[in-house]
Amino acid sequence: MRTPTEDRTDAVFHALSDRTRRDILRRLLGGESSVSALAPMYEMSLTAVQKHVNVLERAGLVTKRRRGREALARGDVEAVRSAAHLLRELEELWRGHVSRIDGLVDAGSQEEDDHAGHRHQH
Amino acid sequence: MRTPTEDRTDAVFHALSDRTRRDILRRLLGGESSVSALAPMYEMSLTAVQKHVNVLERAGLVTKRRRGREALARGDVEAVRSAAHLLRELEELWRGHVSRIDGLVDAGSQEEDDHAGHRHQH
DNA sequence: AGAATGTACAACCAGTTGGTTGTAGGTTGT
DNA sequence: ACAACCTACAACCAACTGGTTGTACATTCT
Repeated sequence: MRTPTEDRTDAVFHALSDRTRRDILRRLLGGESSVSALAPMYEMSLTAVQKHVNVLERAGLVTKRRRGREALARGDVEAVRSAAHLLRELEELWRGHVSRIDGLVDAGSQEEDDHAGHRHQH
Repeated sequence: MRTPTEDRTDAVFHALSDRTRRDILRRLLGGESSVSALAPMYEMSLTAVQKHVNVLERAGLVTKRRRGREALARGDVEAVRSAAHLLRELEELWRGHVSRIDGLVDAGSQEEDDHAGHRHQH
């Protein structure tokens, strides 16, 4: 699959893979805040915090809005929810694994070869 | 916080941020498989697939077991669940945002300062 | 008008990532 | 014994990350 959806997923999980960004996201889910108000809470330059917020924004986890000279950011819960949904889908795949084994018990092992045919995706 | 828990979380989301790894994880949640059986499904070298599996393993999303000459890997649903749980906690933070506004109305703002004391993380 | 504030962006740097090829070692089948 | 198979790991590479400093520009305050 060469889908833009997968690109978005890459970006979301990448954004979540840094603890500073997770912390920023937590605060921005708790309430709107300007980038400069956010910055003093971390042991790094304002520019670094700006970049983190941008990564979160590109992933769609945060939105920015302009008020005068300040850029107000806030977390987007829907984006977090859809990320959680992706993980739930992974969990369901595992359920499939279990029920397939059950299936083999009372349905015979004929479809086992078919299972191996899960080839590729290119 | 300098917790190893956060290190693990970094690793989990990083592992999930690559579509090839997500695909491998899907298959390994669906059923156990050797690395060499996995490799032909992707347009990259066996070594590259090996590395991806290792990343998933270090994140705890996959476990490996040895049978003769082959390394059988399988997805760990519990790890996926705990990742999903982290996202659910983020969602709740947003609920907190809403209920905090409500809370100020009927409960007073005393514990609000304590909550603000979430300073920093070093 | 001038100083202070808040943001944006370019340039740079060390470390990591995702990929490659090559070499080596243990296990299985003939 | 020997070939085939599966894994492991080192070395290398281009691209990207997370951080820095410096410069520039718009907005607000006095």
